[in-house]
Amino acid sequence: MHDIRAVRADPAAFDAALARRGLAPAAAAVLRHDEARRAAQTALQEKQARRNAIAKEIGIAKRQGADTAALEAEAVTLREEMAALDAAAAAAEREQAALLEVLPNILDPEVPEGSDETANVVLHQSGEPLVFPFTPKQHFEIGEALGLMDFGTAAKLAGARFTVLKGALARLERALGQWMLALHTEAHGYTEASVPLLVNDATIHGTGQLPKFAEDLFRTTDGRWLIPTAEVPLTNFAAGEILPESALPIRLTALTPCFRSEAGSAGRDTRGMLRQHQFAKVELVSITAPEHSAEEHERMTRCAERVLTDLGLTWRRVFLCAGDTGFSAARTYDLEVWLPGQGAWREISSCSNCRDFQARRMNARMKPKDGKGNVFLHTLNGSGVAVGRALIAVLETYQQADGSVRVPDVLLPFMGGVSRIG
RNA sequence: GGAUGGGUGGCCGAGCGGUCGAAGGCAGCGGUCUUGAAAACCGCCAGGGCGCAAGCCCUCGUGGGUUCGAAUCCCACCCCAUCCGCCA
Repeated sequence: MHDIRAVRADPAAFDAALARRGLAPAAAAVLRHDEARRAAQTALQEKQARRNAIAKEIGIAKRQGADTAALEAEAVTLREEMAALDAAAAAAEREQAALLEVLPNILDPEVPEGSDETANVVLHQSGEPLVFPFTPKQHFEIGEALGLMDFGTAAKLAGARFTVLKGALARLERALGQWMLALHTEAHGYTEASVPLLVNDATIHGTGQLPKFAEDLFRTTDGRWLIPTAEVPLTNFAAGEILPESALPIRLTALTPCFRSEAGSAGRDTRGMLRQHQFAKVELVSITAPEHSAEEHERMTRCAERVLTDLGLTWRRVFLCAGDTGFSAARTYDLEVWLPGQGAWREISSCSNCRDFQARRMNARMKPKDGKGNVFLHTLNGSGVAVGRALIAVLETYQQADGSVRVPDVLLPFMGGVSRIG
């Protein structure tokens, strides 16, 4: 959500920011409602002031036994006038909020220009694509050949875009999640959390999925939402709170299933388990003072990169361009992993600094150490990393000529003695 | 699902329909005192909107209603606690 005062102060800058995302100007429409709201509100407040004065006078007059009929008559008239003004102010406010809540965050000035992923900028690459002495297979070929990855059964149980893992592959998925959690809690200072996977309207609105992206989500019959990422519950820990600055930064991590409807992605990545309705992910969330979010963003991204490096994967950091940066983010780094079987770089993590955009939506503030007044917090989220896609990357990277898969060293303590699958 | 009791400022906790945005306490901030700290004492201390300012307005879970006037009365809903039922 945007600060209406910022729009008021510099409408042209606001529209220019929207233009970077390829969006039409909106400041004029927003300000039209803002002005209508303020006009109605000012008029309303004058009536309210008069109403309060009359009520006070009546109170005094009654105590003295004086006649109050004239005052009461004026108050009744006022009440009718106020009702109309109140309705006008409320309507203007609703319309302004409706416009504002579907506008994305203002981008960091450093975000590269561009309308789609072709304009993203590779900042750093770790390792080179592996050269295989054989033709590397894709993950689903490996998994199905091992008899440990079963799309047929998953389709029977639930439909397309689900996967059944068995035996050592199920264990490998679990090991990946466990190991990542251990790394972030023990080496990176994050606090592990176990959170609701079903959340209410306010919570999912707070992080920005509602109202604009409802079609990407699953909704329960009692009106709750399945989380598309643990970012939603974790970030909302701060919702409605006024945190002392001394409590910051708050660093939270959770391993959860994520549920996405994948509406609009029909036909994309239909083979294998790259794009699923349900997948496991270790999420990182940081809640910081405004002046520290930029450095926290770099730190968080390094925490995610550490996962890929320690797994021995080939990866690169990509600075998302204006058109590819998500709704709530001011600045996003994607981590892409090299998939030898597919012969492509694929997103495995996305680390975003949302600044105060989500905090405004969820009214999350902090009380500064020194100064007066409360300020909105900054929120950041990043995958640390997507477990399902990490599994894919491990399978394709560690596959052997005989169809077996070696287990990365860091996972050995979590694999119950299994060092080779197949 | 049924029954009961509750939702008031950062926290705890008062609040006969009218000078209540709200007593008191705790925490916090500033000061006096002290070599320093503690204690004691004094003062300040909710959030938001409009305004250059003075100031005005809104907010006592949310939304309606009654009233000249609602934290206080009525209705609905939400949430929390406890007990019962059911259940992993």
